[in-house]
Amino acid sequence: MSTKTKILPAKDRLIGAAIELILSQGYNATTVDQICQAAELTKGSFFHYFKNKEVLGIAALETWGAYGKTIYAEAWDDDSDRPLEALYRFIEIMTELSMRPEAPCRCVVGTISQEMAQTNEGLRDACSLQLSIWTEMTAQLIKRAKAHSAPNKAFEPDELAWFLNGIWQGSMLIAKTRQNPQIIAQNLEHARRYVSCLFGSY
Amino acid sequence: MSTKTKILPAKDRLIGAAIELILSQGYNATTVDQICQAAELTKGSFFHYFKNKEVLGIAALETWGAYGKTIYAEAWDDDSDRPLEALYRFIEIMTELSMRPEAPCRCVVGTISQEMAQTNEGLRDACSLQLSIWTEMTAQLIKRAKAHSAPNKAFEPDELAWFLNGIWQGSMLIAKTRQNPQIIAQNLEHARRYVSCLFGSY
Amino acid sequence: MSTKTKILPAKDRLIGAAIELILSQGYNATTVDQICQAAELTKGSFFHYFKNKEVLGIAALETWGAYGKTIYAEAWDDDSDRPLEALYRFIEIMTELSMRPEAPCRCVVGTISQEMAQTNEGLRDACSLQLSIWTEMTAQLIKRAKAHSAPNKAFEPDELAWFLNGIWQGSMLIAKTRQNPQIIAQNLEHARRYVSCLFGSY
Amino acid sequence: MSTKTKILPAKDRLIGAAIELILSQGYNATTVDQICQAAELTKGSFFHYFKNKEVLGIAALETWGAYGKTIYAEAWDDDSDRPLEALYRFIEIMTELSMRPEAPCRCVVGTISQEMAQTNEGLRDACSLQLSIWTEMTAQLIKRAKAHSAPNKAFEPDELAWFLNGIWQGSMLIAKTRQNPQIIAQNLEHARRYVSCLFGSY
DNA sequence: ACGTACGGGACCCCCCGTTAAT
DNA sequence: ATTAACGGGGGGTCCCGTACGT
Repeated sequence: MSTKTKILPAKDRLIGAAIELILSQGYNATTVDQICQAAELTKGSFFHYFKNKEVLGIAALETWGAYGKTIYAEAWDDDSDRPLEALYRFIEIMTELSMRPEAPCRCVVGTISQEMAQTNEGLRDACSLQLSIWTEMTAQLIKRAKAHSAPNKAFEPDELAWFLNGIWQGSMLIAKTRQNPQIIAQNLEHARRYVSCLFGSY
Repeated sequence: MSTKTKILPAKDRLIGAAIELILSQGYNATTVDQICQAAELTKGSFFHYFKNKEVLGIAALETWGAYGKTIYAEAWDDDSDRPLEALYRFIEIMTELSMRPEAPCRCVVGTISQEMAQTNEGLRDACSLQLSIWTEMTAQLIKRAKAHSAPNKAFEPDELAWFLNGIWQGSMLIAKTRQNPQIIAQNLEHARRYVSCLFGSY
Repeated sequence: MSTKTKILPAKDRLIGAAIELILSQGYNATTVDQICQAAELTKGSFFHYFKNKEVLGIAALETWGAYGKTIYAEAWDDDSDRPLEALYRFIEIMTELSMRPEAPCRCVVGTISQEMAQTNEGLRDACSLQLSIWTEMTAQLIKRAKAHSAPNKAFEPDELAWFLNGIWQGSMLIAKTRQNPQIIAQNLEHARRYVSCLFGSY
Repeated sequence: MSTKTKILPAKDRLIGAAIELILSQGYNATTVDQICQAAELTKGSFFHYFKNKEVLGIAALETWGAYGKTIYAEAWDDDSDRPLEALYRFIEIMTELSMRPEAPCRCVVGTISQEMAQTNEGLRDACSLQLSIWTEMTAQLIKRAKAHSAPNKAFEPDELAWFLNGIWQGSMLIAKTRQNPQIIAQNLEHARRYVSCLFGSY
């Protein structure tokens, strides 16, 4: 996500710079000037590509969502005959993300959601969409696992997906505040145990 | 939380107004002028009581924490011989909060955390403290339950408390973004099931 | 004035779009981008035809002047043996213009004059020229009328022409501000009465 | 109008500076920075007194209107038994204004009207109000003259007042464009002759 | 304790104009 | 002839905080 070699087109450089800055400072604290400086462009160019900061934010959310798809692809796109393992792999991927030492585990969607959902309709809708996509992809995975491995207890795939989304976002929020990513892995482990409980292997 | 009858001392009026505004607009979007207007005071008074906006934020976080203590008291302060029931009651209290139609379920700590944790040390520390208190109180409750009702599976009370905190904050974030509080109760129900799973009654 | 069918060459489309936009928004409020959009061209083309916005403004003033010549031709170009009637017809033409319901009675010269005469020499000179041409044409008409119908009172044709120009511009200004074109016809009627007074028929 | 000695309160200094700048540059070309610099204040102060530039513009229009009242007082407030003479005196006052060598004869109302009437409702209404006040005061004067000196011809005082307003505004516009104030006095002389014609003394 | 006047700084947005390419 | 990309420079707005009264 941090390859902003000047070979990339200007628009992508702007989006990339915005994502990095938003992740490390938040949306409001990130100024258009900072983004332009990081992308090695001027404000004039910025407003050539984006009508305003909100539109850039929406583009950043979409790019972030697409980025997520590549990360989760291994689990989400799994079509093997062992979908339950893919589900556990999914949780594992998140855990791995949380333990990278180089980049703290943060989410553009969660960041912009908390800051802007109440005051900016466009950003709220874009955040809502990304959350829904994440959940839908996960729900599909859960559904496949459920169909394949008869679960121990009754549950709705959608609900479980939202539950995972919730613990994921909440954990990142807490980790950011406590400046300690360990809590994320710890919470994800409990989420995994809950999934095991539902599927009967725990 | 919304009794700001002019009988209250000015400082409390300011904090109360700040909490309401932060909950509905976020921290950055809430200006000192707005707070003063809502508290029916002028900026002169504001800076008489608070050195700057950050200090007010910290005060708001403390007031919010104290407010939480009264809400959760029924569960946290339970010293009956049925602590497990108090634990379930704790989750129930949160669920009830999420279903109030008059005030959307939001949290000053979560809001300020997400917006300011990365850029403002004082606010981050204050948020971190409130999160820790919440977790510690909850962990104590879980510990009592664990001691009384031998659980089915091994788990650390602290970890479970952080897990509950995570799902609580994450759910509020998602509810805010999707403008639908129902997700909170739904997630809390899954959290309850996980607790049941650990304690063997599920 | 509003035939901007795409058959017209690009330059004319730009001028036409500019005139319409200036009439409805003023000169400063009309941006180069708006003009390009209205003309269905891009900025590259704009600056191919016009060195800068000022040059376009000057072109618009000239086009507007030429447009005026066609409108007043019936009176200005009259070479009948009843020039006084042509003079009254001239005032009548203006009155008719002011009562068109479809297009409010406005003038590019007056608009640009008031906005730019003090800060832009090129535009001021172009405006000044158009005002002079209008007055000169009108003065010629008055001169013919004076020569033919011996007036009741002494007056200079040039002065009367400027007087008519003044009441014409001032009335359009007032009409625009009050959003009521009726004042124009009303003032023109008084102008007509003044002419009658001078020529002795009133 | 140009006494902006720093003894005046800040708000008045801002309005005074705005009037001078608007008269010499127009409304759009006058920036908040320029106004602040001329008033020896900072932008922070500006927005303490005025919510935005529009509000300052409205205040400037009101101040300008009040200023006009003092100038025309000699005629408008005349309650002698020779109101027709006051009416001629009124035209004379305008003529004198137009011939001051030190300050070109310009009008804040006319300037802002032409620039902003189409795009800014607040300014348009304020301009419209000032035009109406000017006309109403003048109409009252004409009414008194009509009642006292039986006129030669039938006419409505209101209409004549608007006619004078029109020639006054139009003449200032032309004078500004041609950079020659002489046209104003010339046109006012014709207006005087028209009044004479109506009252029968011409 | 509380209010008003004011300062200083920066943020978003926009707009005119150029350049390289087609 | 026409376009997209990009530069550079403000303009209006706003907001936190201070100084100084009362």
